[in-house]
Amino acid sequence: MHLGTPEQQFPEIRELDLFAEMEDAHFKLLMRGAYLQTFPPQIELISEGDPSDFLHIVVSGSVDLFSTWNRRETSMATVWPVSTFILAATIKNAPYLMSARTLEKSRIVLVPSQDVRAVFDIDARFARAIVTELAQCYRSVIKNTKDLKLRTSLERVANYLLRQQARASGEREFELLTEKRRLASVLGMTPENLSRAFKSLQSYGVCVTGNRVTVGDQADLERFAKPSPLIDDYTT
Amino acid sequence: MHLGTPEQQFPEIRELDLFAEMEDAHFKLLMRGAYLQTFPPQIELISEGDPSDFLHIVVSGSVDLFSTWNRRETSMATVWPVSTFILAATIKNAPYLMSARTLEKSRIVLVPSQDVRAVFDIDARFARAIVTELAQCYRSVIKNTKDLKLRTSLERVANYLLRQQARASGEREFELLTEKRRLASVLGMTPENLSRAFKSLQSYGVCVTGNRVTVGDQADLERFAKPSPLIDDYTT
DNA sequence: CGTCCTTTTGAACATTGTCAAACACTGTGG
DNA sequence: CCACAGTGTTTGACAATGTTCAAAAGGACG
Repeated sequence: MHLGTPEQQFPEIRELDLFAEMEDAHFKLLMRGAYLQTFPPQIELISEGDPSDFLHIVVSGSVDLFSTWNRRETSMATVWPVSTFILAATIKNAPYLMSARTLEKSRIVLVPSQDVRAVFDIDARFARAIVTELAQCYRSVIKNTKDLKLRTSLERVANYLLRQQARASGEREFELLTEKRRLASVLGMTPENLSRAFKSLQSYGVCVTGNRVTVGDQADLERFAKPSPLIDDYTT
Repeated sequence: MHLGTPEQQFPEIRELDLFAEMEDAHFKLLMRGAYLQTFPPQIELISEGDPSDFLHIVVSGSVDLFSTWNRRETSMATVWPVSTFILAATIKNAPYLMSARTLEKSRIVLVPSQDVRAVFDIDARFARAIVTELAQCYRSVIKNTKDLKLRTSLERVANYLLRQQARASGEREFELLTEKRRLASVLGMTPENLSRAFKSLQSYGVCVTGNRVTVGDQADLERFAKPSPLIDDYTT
């Protein structure tokens, strides 16, 4: 079915922070039961509530993590290559709290959860890496909660644009890489409200047409958005 | 200043999930640099943005974790004995994302962060425990985010009451152990709105007078609240 | 060109927040 | 014991924010 092990096909997995420092033998052990699969867009990879059988690693494409309750749905996060998701459920051997679906054609490595737990116990460096990764995830969610609870939707949009701009090396002009409907959900608002928010931000020099965003006066936008490293910096 | 080491005074620390399985020598190492302090109510123990010098363990009393931005403030969580807080910042050696203040007179053990990191690297069981704890924290925050994004404030209040009722062994009548003003903040709403929410829930048989809550018809309340283990169960 | 889907727009509506005032509770000091 | 201050809670009127619904406009694609 597949040519060689995932590690042979995707050396970048080995380079992932999570695996970079671990011993070769242990990495091989992890990859022995792992397999790589290619999925078309809009495929639901996992459903919340399911038992966590595999740690997932996005090698290419992108994945939407979302949750539902009472006929409502919300996007929780987007996973880009190369990174993992549902690590916490794997560690705790508990049901997934979020569902995941491919946003585009994506290649994903699946590592049996029990292998992850087993290698964790025998490889201190892997253990260290897992803790660092988990702490990172935890802090990201905390920042997201602060964003949601302390800011209005307009402020969230403004700060989102500044973060995206930073990601685009600070360029005045850049692209939204997320469908607006989904972006609205990520930011905790409706598509209609997001559309109006973009329009409101015109008074701070922001221009959004299609996926193109232009930040006319960054200082002006920042005066309104008041970005904070303790909310908006996703690197620490 | 203090009689004996913290572990002698508070054997329950040793019993904490985080420390229970680790080797004696390593536990002693951790406690060597640790110290126990008693704080009066309303003392700010740490401020967001500060470097994370100590892992904190609440031995008695309770602690409010909160965040501020642009003159606004929100309560993120409450820490009850015996548990730790700001573990993620300690692990990552990164600035605190939340501030902490005592809600009442509280005794707190402070363990130097570098000791936690050092012992992590030499004690696999401690490492395992830290990962489990972190994964637990992560999942709790995810559940909280789902609560915030998928439910209205009235639904959040209803589910909060059901969780508190479960905590009180399912009794029809129980006490709120949180000041309403702070509870409102935890639930992401204003005190006024919380007050009105309690009134609205009367139509589902809920009666709140002072700190006393009576759930007249649990099934009825559940029909409205639609509690879900993937949001409301804080044990998995 | 037509179809499907997303985005935008407008108007009505619902929810939530703000502000000011009244009320209730607690503890203090006369 | 009471008066009183201080704090937290509740209430009502109002404003701001966000959602819903319907419809129009724009894009992507066969």
